[in-house]
Amino acid sequence: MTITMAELAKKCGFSKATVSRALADDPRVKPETKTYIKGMAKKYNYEPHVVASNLARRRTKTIGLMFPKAPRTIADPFFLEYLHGVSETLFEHGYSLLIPQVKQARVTDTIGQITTHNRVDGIILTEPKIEDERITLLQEREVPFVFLGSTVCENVSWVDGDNISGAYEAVRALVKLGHEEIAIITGEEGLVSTRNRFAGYEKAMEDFNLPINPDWIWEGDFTREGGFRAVRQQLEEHGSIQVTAIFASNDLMAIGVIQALKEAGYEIPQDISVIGFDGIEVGQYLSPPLTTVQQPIYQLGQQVSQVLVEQIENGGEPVQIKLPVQVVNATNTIGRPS
Amino acid sequence: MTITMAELAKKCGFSKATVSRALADDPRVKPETKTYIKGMAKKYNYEPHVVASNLARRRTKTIGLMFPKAPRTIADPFFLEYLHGVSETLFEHGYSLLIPQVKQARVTDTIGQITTHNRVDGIILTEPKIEDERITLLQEREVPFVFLGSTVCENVSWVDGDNISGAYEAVRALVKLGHEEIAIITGEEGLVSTRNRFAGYEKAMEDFNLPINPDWIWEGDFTREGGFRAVRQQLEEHGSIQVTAIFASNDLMAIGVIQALKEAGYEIPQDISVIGFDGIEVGQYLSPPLTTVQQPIYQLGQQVSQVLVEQIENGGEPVQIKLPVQVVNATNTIGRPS
DNA sequence: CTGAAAGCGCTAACAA
DNA sequence: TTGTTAGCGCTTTCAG
Repeated sequence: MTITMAELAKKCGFSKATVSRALADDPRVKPETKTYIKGMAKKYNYEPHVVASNLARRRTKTIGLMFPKAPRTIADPFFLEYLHGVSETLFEHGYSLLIPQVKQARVTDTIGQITTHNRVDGIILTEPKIEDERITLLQEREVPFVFLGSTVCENVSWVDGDNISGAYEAVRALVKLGHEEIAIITGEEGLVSTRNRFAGYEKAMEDFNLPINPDWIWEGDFTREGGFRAVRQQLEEHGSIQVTAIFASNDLMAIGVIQALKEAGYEIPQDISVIGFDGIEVGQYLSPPLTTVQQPIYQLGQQVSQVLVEQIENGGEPVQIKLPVQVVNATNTIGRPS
Repeated sequence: MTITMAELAKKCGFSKATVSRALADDPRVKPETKTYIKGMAKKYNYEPHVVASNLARRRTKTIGLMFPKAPRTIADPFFLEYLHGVSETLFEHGYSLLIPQVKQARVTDTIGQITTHNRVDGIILTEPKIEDERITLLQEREVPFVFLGSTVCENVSWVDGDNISGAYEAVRALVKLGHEEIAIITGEEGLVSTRNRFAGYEKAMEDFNLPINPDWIWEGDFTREGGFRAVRQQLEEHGSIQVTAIFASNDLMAIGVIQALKEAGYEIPQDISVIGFDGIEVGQYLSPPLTTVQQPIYQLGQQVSQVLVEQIENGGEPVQIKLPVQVVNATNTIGRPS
């Protein structure tokens, strides 16, 4: 149907080589012949065969995209917006996506599956752990990779929202309203983001001269159920909530928190203030809309892809990019302490 | 690094052809040599080179995945869950995904971009329109494709939730509670799903001997804002809501509806009942959780992928699959009319 | 500036 | 049951 380069070359009266160069804008071809060839290509509806080209150039033009393990991914709208940033950017650069199963037993297996068979040119990962075995694995295999989320390890590329100062600002917003007893619900254990958001909270409390009561550190896991459970547990243990404000390490948990609080008869923000982290669209669906730390989610997806493509195509040193975040809807689910 | 088939063949003392067959489990190779070759392959860590294989077999092993145009996609959590069904199934079959930009000017352009360059083996589309120009376009290009959503056109493959009876059941649930004045907020104009959900509504009203007041048909577009706007408009026109129940053609609109109603001082479901369609996870985040018609979203993604893979690999007649749906949370955002 | 030729790594007729 | 021989369609030395 669609003609091949060899045929086009014949029609042009040039060799395959010249046609190939002309189409690739190689400076070595004479401008006239270049325009001529391009004209002919258009005329005959020539379409390069990507797979053949990829074989010749020893590349796949596909990227492996890893998500957090189920059921996290599938429930967190964060990843829809993120995916769009990623897929659109990669599409612009001609890359496809290989998305492995999220219900994999061990992550390292998945990485094996993906890097093996020469299936991808690079990998985008999420949620670096404090000790992340994936890093050495990937470095050994010499596959370019970038993390969504900052790593502890140096010389690794990553793109991240500013977790520390985001959490700091969240606490500051609460303090400005007069809160002094502020609980944090932590994220999934072992993740760098969990640690950083906690660090921001801790730093802010310290800066504002508010001692942290160990009872205010509630364990969560970034799921809505986790947020819900944390509140229920407090209620069971103490019969009531012992703080005037809660900083949830992500929006999904904040949503769970609010549900649990409402069920227990608390009014938000009259009785208790709640602030989240992420800025997922869904937060706006609540009444009132969730006060949160807005991350540039779509842009995170764009940047992380951009960095990886750059890394694949031009190599170079690892890059770290931290994007700014900010508190939004500052007067919705947070208010003056009662 | 990783050895090639030619090298493996040499080590085995067989030809490339035999090795290729053995690895592909071709019945023509003697069982012993097959196990021998497989053993050697494992021993030498042989990894097939997918791109080369694809070139030889004239295929790409990638699928184009089309989403509704922005900002629909990016905001509707439906598509996250759906994507998971799709990507996991395709991964199992060894396919990658090409996801074009959703902010494309014209859909047909996107299809052009995708099918062109021999980049995909098939395409998954969403939301067939009543008159869908993509169908003829794809048929001309002879690219296998499957729709998420039933088409009007025969001999096209699709997978869909049962929209008509889903809408029917939604209305029935309301009628059972005693409602007689039931408004519908329609979906995006021109879509088959919009029409079918309306048809289910109409049919149910008729079956239950409830005349439909034209004033009860509110135009929507499947976005939350659309649902919100529809309610606001009613309030502006009539000063109050003229019905006792509202069937929103999807959950996102139902969420918008509830927001607008709450803002206007209505209590759900005491003053007005609201039921949605889709069963997105987010609906459960509301208090009370949204009453809705649950679609098997993840399975829709699985099935549509399965059908496409089948079509690509074995050809055959177009297939139509309709999955059952059901009303869930039946006593949350709907109740007896006041 | 252009062309010839040798692959990229695998598959598939066609023979044997 | 196995091997030989051509490719798949494009890129890229190496000559000229």
